[in-house]
Amino acid sequence: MGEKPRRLTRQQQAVSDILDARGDFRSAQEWHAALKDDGSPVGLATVYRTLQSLADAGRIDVLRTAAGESLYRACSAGHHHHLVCRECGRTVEISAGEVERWAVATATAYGFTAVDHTVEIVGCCAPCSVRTPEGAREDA
Amino acid sequence: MGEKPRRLTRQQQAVSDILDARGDFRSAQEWHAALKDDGSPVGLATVYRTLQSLADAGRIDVLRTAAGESLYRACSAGHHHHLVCRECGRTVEISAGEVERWAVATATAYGFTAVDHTVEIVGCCAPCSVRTPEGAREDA
DNA sequence: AGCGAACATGAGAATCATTCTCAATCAGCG
DNA sequence: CGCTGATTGAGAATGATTCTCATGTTCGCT
Repeated sequence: MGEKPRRLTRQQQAVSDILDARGDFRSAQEWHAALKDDGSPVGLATVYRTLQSLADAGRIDVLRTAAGESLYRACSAGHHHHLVCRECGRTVEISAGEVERWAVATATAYGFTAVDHTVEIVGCCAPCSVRTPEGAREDA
Repeated sequence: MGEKPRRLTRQQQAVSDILDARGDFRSAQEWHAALKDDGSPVGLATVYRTLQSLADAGRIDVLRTAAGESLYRACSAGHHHHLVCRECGRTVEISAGEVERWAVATATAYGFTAVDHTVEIVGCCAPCSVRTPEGAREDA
């Protein structure tokens, strides 16, 4: 589950290219549509496969929406987390060595190894906060 | 999307009860099965509805598996995070005011409001680490 | 206690993202 | 240039979750 493709095909390059060209998070389906608009149609199944390979290889970012959809985006490099606006979907990339260290330390304290973590912060970005009529939100 | 039920029914109590009785994370489908075994069958649709209501009310924990399934568990109280074993599914509840503060501070720095966050740490618990033949794992 | 109306339930259909199937096609090697 | 096995893709299959809506219950009111 997650082998890197051995052969370089037009489709794989097309996917990789469009991810690089646009920098935002999109679902597999949306990338598939974008590819078609771009004049380089790629089968949906192939888009999924390629996206998965790239994600496994750590070359792209994956994000999970509340609805259970997976969003993909070109990933410059390194490990980082995201700050996502729940209204407009805008994302800010943040690095957090601090949290990184905390995660590993905590896990280790409980005897866990091969630790991996997920940190996601969602909120309302400034523009959206203004636009939104202060919904009664109950956070922790 | 997430009104608290106004009427108290046998089904809702049954769901709430079994969640309390067993303390582990299970998918809606599994709880549905457990309920049937317990002699208090509740329709699958109702299990989903009730679980959702409880989650919205903050009375139970929700966890997302890599496969996209939602897992639910009784939640004693307060906000906390989880350390999950990727092999056996064992979970350890951890409180992390530290990370909490970091999340809010970071979000605020970018002008975000109504902040919410997700922090999950997955790894191999001690027992499983021993049992597992040291798979070549690449972490951050 | 007895009614009635509104809300809750549940069986099965509907949705929808993602994965699988498998024959046709293509990349790279000799 | 011809092979051979990896890759592709259209559509079917999967599987969790949600929706539909007729029926069953709960609760307020008298």
